[in-house]
Amino acid sequence: MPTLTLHNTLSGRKEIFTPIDPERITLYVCGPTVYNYVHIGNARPVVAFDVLFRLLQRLYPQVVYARNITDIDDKIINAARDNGEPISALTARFTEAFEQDMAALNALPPTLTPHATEHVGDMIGMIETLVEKGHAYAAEGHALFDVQSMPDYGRLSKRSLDDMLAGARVEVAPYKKYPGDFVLWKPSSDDQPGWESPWGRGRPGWHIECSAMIARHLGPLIDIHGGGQDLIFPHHENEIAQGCCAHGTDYVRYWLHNGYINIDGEKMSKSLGNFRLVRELLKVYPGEVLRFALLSAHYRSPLNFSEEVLQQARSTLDSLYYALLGRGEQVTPQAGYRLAEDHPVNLALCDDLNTPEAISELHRIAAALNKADDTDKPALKAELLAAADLLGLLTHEPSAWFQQGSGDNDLGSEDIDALITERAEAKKARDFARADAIRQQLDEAGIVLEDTREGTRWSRKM
RNA sequence: GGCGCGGUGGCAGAGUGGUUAUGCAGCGGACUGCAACUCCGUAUACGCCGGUUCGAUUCCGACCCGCGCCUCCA
Repeated sequence: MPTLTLHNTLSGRKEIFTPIDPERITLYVCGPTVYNYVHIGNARPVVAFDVLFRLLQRLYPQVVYARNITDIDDKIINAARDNGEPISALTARFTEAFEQDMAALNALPPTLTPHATEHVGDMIGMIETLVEKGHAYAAEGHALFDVQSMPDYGRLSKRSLDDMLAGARVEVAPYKKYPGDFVLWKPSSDDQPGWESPWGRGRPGWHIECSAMIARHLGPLIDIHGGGQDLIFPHHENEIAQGCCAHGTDYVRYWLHNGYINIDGEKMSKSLGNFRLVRELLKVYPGEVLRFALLSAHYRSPLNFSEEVLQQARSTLDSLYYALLGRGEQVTPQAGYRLAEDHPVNLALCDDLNTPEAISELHRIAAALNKADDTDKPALKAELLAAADLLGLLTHEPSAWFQQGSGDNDLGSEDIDALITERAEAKKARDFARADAIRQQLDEAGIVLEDTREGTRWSRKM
């Protein structure tokens, strides 16, 4: 088995991945708060860790991958109130939209999708444990985590308590013993959703759900936890505090964090308002183009998102699909082909998910396929498909890829076929002026013709 | 202020103590009735200044610039 190395935020370097139990790998990734459509920045961890999920499934017999849905949160409460709709209707709608969008990006569904509202009892139990062990306290209807009770609080984000308080945004509240303490449970007013608890009617703080759901579904200590860099502090730092202090163990072995999507060099975020919704992008670009763009940079690097990047992704995918399409000959991929363990694509991904390196290997295979004798093509085609599958790419039929429509008023394929037939007759009669006029007519309708030795085929321009 | 990340050719983006990926776009050629695809060839790089070294884009140090986090955030 090739050695898998992963960059661990805890150490700040790449480490060899050693599972807790090689028979059962546990992976958790922070999912969305469902009060809105997700933007392409939200999609980056989903796609990056989808590649990790695929890779782990290749390397180990069982992988349990959980990605939560945060369906109770103040932003949700506010959005539902603004819309005048029940919270459950809002969260159901955006949960479904999220799942549709991620499916369009060819992200596999996780093994488990726990919802926060279905685990409030687990959260209350965990908070009670923390209170019993002296790591949390009740105050004015709140339950708060006592960060001073944990000696190495700040280990993940590499900052001391003093450093944190130097920042001006710490919420100083009278009920806190210490300004850095964070909320585990907070009181709800009558018009806010709430659950009965030992601290009165209320709702959970932001961080406790992940810790509680991990403990419930994956265990007290898991292999890998992923998410965006902006979750390192406070979210993941506080998860560690909760998990370690409640269970008296380590919480996560490997912390993985993806870089940001930038717009004009600036972080894309809901608060900055410079985001691009996946849903809107999908109206213009196939999901695979978005996925390819996301995988074209290493997951920890910033990725500047632009029209140009998407056009390049489209062009590059086209060339890979051209290799599969061939030049008119029919090639059936070799049956039963399996990517070798030491295949370059496998090795690239095992090196901390080096997707750009893996993609460059796809090009190498595609070039070999283009140049190969007919006897060698089935194996190379199977190799290209298998390698791309590890990245979740090249999943369409090549002809369908080139013919996918982008608008409603496009020419139908019957009209196109009729014109192609007419052009073929014109060519046969050596009436090239007429043939070129038809090519021109179709070109203006966004249809590109290509003559192959097996006949003329067409594709739609984007 | 504290902590962290990064600056690679027109663009995107890996990587490496020497032979200097890959793609997109460009240029030249082959192929084609014309094209497209493909193939062959080709130009353009490692922020700045020092140091270590036979040799530095890579290691070390300083500097400049950009970005992020410091309790909303993927």
